[in-house]
Formats: sequence, C-alpha cells, structure tokens
Amino acid sequence: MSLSIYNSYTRKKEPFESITPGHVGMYVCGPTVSGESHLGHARPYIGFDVVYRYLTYKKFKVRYVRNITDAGHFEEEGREAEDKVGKKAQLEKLEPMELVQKYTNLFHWAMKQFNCIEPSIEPTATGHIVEQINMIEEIIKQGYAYVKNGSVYFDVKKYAATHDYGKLSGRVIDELINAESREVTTRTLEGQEEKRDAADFALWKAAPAEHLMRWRSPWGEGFPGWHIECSAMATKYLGASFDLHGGGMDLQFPHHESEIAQSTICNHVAPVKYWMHNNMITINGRKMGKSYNNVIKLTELFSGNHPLLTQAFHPMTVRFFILQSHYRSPLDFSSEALASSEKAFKRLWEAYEILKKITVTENAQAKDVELEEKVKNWLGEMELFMDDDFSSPKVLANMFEMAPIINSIKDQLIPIDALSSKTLLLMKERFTVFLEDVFGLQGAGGTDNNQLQSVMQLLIDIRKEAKEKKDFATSDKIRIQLSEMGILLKDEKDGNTSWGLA
RNA sequence: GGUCCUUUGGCCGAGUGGCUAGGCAAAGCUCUGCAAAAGCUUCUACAGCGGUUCGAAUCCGCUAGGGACCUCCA
Repeated sequence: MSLSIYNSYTRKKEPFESITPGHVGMYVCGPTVSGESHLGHARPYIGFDVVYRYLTYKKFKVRYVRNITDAGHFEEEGREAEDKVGKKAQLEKLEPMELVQKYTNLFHWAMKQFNCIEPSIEPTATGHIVEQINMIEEIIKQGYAYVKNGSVYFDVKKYAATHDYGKLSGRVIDELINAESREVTTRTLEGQEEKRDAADFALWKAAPAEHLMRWRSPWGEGFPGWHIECSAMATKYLGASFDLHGGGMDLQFPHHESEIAQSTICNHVAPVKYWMHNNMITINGRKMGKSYNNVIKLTELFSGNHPLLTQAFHPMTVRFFILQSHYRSPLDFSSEALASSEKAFKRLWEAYEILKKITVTENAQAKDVELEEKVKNWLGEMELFMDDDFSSPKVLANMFEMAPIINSIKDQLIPIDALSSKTLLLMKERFTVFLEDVFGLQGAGGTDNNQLQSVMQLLIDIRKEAKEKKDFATSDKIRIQLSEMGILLKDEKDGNTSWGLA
C-alpha cells in the first residue's frame, strides 16, 4: 500500500517518501498566459490534478503550487504590439496586463470545466520580481552568473564543471557547450553574441525601448528570464528542497535543467526529490504545438468548432480520455478516439449511478463465492494500480470489468445476494473514491433538476399508459421526439423506464 | 548531426519473461410491440529478421517506420 513514482531524474520507479512525513510540497509548471490553452495543455493540469488528489487521498497534506507565467514579451495575435511611447492614446496601446488577465481568466475557466482543484498557491511571475532579482544577485555573488549590457547570464560551463548539468534531460554537456549541433538548427538565438558560451541561459534580460513589460533592477530596466521564476517561487513557497516537481516532458530541457542549476547554486541543495514529466498529446502522431500549427484550443474542443472535430466534446470526456492512457505514454488525439471515450465514459458513469442506488441488506453472505472473489480482487487492485506510478488506465479497466455486473444486478440477471453486503458496500465506496475523489470525474448531464425530473416522469407515465392501450403511435412519438431533443428513454426489464441525456 | 523514446488486433490504448487488460467499432443471440439501453457470445494482436531462454509482445542485436528534445513550448 505504498506509492511508487517514476522519477525522471533517476529514470527509475522509486518508493515515494516525502521529506516531511505527512506533508508533500508539489510544484507544477503552469501556463504562459499569452494565449489560449489547447488540448495539449490539458494533460499536465489534469494529470497532476489526479496526482494531487491521490496524494490527498493517501492522507498527505499537500501544498500544491502552480505558477502563472505572465512576464515576458507578450503580443496578441493579430494585434500589433508596437508601441511608440506617447504616440498613441493610452487605450489604443496594447496593455500587456490586459492579455494576461484575459488568458488567465480563460485558463481558470478551463480548469473549472475540467473539475481541476485549484492549487494551494498560484503565484505569478510578475508578482515575484523582487524574489527573482534577489535570487539572481545571489547567483552572481556565488560567481555563477555574469552581467553583460544590462542582461545577466548563467555560466553553464562553470556550473557543469562541478555539477551534473544535463542529467535530468540526458544531455551531454560538451555538446551543449561546444554547440556544434546548433548548425543544424535554423533558428538563431537572441542575444547569443553576448553570452560567453552558447549553452548559457538568461537570468535577466535588458528590455529594449519598445518592450512594454519592464522592471527596474540592479542591472537596468528589464525583465526576468524564463527559468528563474519557477526557481524563485518554488523556493519561496516550498523551501530549498521539496518533494515533487511536475511538468510536460518538453520542459525537461532547458527549463527544468536550468531550474535545477539556479536553485542548486542559490540554496546549496538539489531542489527536487521527485521529478515527474507527462508525455505529449499528439495529433496524427505529431506533438500538438503552436509551431506545428495543429493546435485545438479548449474552447474549440468544447464547442466542436474546429475542422478536425466531428462534434463538440464535454470536458469530462476529455478528462476521461486523458485518464485512459498512462501519463508517461504519448496520447494520440483523434475525433474518433475522443468519441469512443465519450461512449465509454457514459457507460461507466451510468453503471456508477446504478451502483449508488443499489440497496444493500445488512450482513448478507455471498452466494456466488467465485464472483465475490473476482470483485474483491478487482476492488483491491485499484489502489495498487494507482500506487504503481498512477496507473489510471488499469483502474478504469477494472471498473469496466465490474460495470456488467452492476448492470446485471439491476436487471436481476445476477441476484443481489450473489455478493456479500460487505463487498457491495466496498464497491460503492471504491467507485466513489476513485471516480469522484481521485479521478475528479463528474456526470456530464445536468439531469438533477427537480422540475425536469417531474416533467420526465409525467412523459414516461403517459407513454406507459399509451403502450398499455397499444397506442404505439403515441408512445413512439414521445420516445422519438425526446430522442431528437437528446434525451434517451430506456425501457428496463422490470417494466420501469429510465432516461438520460444522449 | 547528437541524445532519447516508440512501433500491440478495424481504431484507441494497458501490459516488461509463462496466466482473458480494458474501451470503441463489427457480427450473432437474449430481452422487447418496434427500437434503444442492458446482458451473453464471437473477433486472441504484439513492425520485420536473428539471438538468449524450457518458455518472449515483454530481454539482446540488426533492419525498417514513427516521434520527442537539442530553439518559445504542457
């Protein structure tokens, strides 16, 4: 019953032992709010939400920190950022915080749609400029950074001489330093000529005159480099050394590698005990990303308004789709795959709804010992699977094994006393814990409206009367028209009729 | 060019030495006024070649395909 986590740093599954017993410090790289979140972004936030939920279920007190990257050179697509100071009226100018606000709100909205629990602390980069400057000063003091033309760079070569730079991402330092490989790349790096070495990265960048986001620093006006914010905020809220750091695989290098270097120099200790990296969501086998021009934004996904989508998808379908694969495996998106997840989720959730309604008699013994054992085994495995590096697909598979049993109990194909009352109660409890508490899933339909319930019951009664009178024209009219409205009637074995959203 | 990963049935996806993953789709059956839902059954795959082993989808090698990172990136 103890949790193991695959640590990207050691490339091994390791037993999870938190630094402070009973407590976990967890940091996840949050969004850059210069644009709208897409399906690819959904993976880490849902994946680590499940990690957070599971740790909480395991009785850890978790401090979950997820930043908002709101500092940098932001421009909105289709809106010119050029801002010759004073030439335009205040309101005509692009205000970077306007973008930040807009996309932060949108991100929060999406997280709510996905039923992701809010982090304990959601610090912004712009709110921690002082901490970042302090950290950079400390790195300079330690002799691992140098100032050039108002910018500050981290001295990777010096750091690599005594530290294992490149270990997390499996990089060979010599290659990075000599950087011959860069000949292959097409893009030229900004400020490259200022660096002592190509592998060095910026801690602070001097702001050009037209740059809107700028802060005063000991080195002149500028803005923080991309990597320093995470180091500064993680240190501030989780301490020099904390338990878990999560993010997408694509952040391993250079972002997380640099984070390790900065924090190690400042705090004289490795910042993170367990590094976790989720794999990418691909589309036609290719990573979803801005530069590939293949992104599906979350708003498009929820509305179905995208050429690659055949329909709209409910956030819970997306959540379920993501949980159906292991977080370290690549996950290929297609409208078809998502549609199949939608059906699967609906089936599982309906079985769960039925399970919740099953009345358990007290202290009944199992009549079907073989089935009893199977069910107990499936239920017992669920936690073991999650303990094994969060194997959510296996937990779901076990639940699907039990779905036909639940449905059969309802239809009395399996007598309720086949299973002991103890096992039935355990099944109810395990389903609730895993589906709702750990996986954070919710029913997709809003069918719990009392008035709607009453109206539906009335229609069902009328239809039943019509059927009894063999007035099938009326009964079919009710069924077919409801179906056109997206409501499905289900005639059940016992003569009752239930309904649900299609 | 370097580093690393990956290739599972019509589709999506678990699985790392021996035992049915699971889902979707499809087909048949049961139930049903018809249908849907539900239940039962069928579909038994691991890129290719070679090796290790009593035994390999699972380990090793080679070949072929795909991908990620090396550059903003979840």
